[in-house]
Amino acid sequence: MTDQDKMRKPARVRVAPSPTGHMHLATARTALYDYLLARQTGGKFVLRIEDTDVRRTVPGSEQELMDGLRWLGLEYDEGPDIGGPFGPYRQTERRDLYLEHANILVERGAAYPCFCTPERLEKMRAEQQKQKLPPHYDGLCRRLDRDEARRRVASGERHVIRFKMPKEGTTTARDALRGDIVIENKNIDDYVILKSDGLPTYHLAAMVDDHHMQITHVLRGAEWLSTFPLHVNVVRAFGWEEPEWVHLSLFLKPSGKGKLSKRDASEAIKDGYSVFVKDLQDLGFIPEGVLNWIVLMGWGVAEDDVLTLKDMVERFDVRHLTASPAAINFTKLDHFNGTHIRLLSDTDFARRVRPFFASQALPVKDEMLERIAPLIKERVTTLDEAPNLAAFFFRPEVTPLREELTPKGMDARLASEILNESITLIQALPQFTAEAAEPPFRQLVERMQRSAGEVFGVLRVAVTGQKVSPPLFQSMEIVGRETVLKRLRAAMEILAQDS
RNA sequence: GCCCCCAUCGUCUAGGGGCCCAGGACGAAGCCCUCUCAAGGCUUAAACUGGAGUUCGAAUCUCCAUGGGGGCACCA
Repeated sequence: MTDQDKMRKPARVRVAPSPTGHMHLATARTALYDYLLARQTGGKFVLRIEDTDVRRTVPGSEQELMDGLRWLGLEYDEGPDIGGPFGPYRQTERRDLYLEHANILVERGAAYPCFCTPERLEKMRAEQQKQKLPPHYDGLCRRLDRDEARRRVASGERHVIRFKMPKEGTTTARDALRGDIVIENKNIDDYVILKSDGLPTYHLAAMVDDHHMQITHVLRGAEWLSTFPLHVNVVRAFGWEEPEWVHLSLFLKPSGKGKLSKRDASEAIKDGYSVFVKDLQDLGFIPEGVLNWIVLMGWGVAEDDVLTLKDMVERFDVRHLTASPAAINFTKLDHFNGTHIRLLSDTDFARRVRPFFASQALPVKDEMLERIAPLIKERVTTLDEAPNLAAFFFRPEVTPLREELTPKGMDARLASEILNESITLIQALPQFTAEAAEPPFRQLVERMQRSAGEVFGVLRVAVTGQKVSPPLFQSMEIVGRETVLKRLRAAMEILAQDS
């Protein structure tokens, strides 16, 4: 961090999702960048719910948003459930404010009521398409006499409010990553800013709220770039100071072709991935991994790319964000998740995998979970893999397969002999620890003139019921002498049966 | 169709005129370690979209082309 950064004044930033479905990765990333900027400057991170499209609002999604942010560790300072000095933080609860502001614009001649019906607009657009013209509002009500318009509004006629874009000249809007964006005003439509249900559209609501909530930096997706000049015009029509605008790069589907769609979402989940935060949690990803993954999609560091939230706060710089779209790469998520799992303390790891054992109806004991933690920590990329690897620790008995006890180069007689010798050996051990058990077992391998892989392989299958497991001797120690003996004898019985 | 944005290894990226025959990470390949699987260590392959400028010098600046992406709702 440079001295200049340290002296930067506290930023007020907001993440402003719509409660219309599951919390998406892109929302998480915007929230993360917001959070980093706020923490870095000693500012505030605000959650605002943009629920002005009542029809699209999905019950429960607001809660999912809040839960998701907290799960990620992105605690917001102001929001609908915790309040704050600039509330309310749900747009439907601020409707009077928008109405008032729409009226200010109308009075200033910067906006006008429009009485056109949806049917007329649809016909108009169809006609324009046919003539290969840009589908824009034709300005019928823009030309209406103001007094007449006022009378019709007063009489209760159904209408919307449109923003009156200048027909001449250009608008220059400044994006922090792209510099000045210049567009000819005639290319911008007279957008509806207040709908006939009295609720605002994004174009009004977001501008009004960002101003009143004293937002200093607006971080949002690049899909807003095309209406950016409109927004700048709205802000200027009010005479307000503009925030710093930062349009974040879009996420592309893993192939890099096109942005993420609903169908990609269902494809991903089949492979054990998801673009939704809640799913990621259920799939066994940990917040540290997810955060590290998304923070680097749109931002880069020269080296040392394993970052904790604390590291990110220290090193983040909005001006170093990338403007180009990024294809999401789930393999990289695996990598970061595995890396951060290994960074967890045994106690922390045990606490976090617990639910995944519990959901498999395994009788987990916390004490044992913590002992096996170091053994499985480095063998999983997601928490949900842990039960597969370590269920044998908790099961009363395991069921080794005969063919796995006798892989190629091994017959039942030899396998039985190994098991039998092992039983004798284990019984003779003064202490049943990995340390004490390994040397005599190595001697056994030599005596039998087999390879360690062969001998330990048979034992592994007998003790764990698996061909792949954590290290044998440490596993046996945790399973315990009596249980190990019992399992070895059971394996011998399986071998004794005719195949 | 119109408008806007973007362009470095397969992917995410570092790079801001000479430090770059381009660095890191994921993934891939190989080797080492090794009781399985991992983890870890080492190594290798892999990119400046093209063309014109500007300049002593361009991955870096300008223009054009091409490619990719986004938008064109009383959705956000």
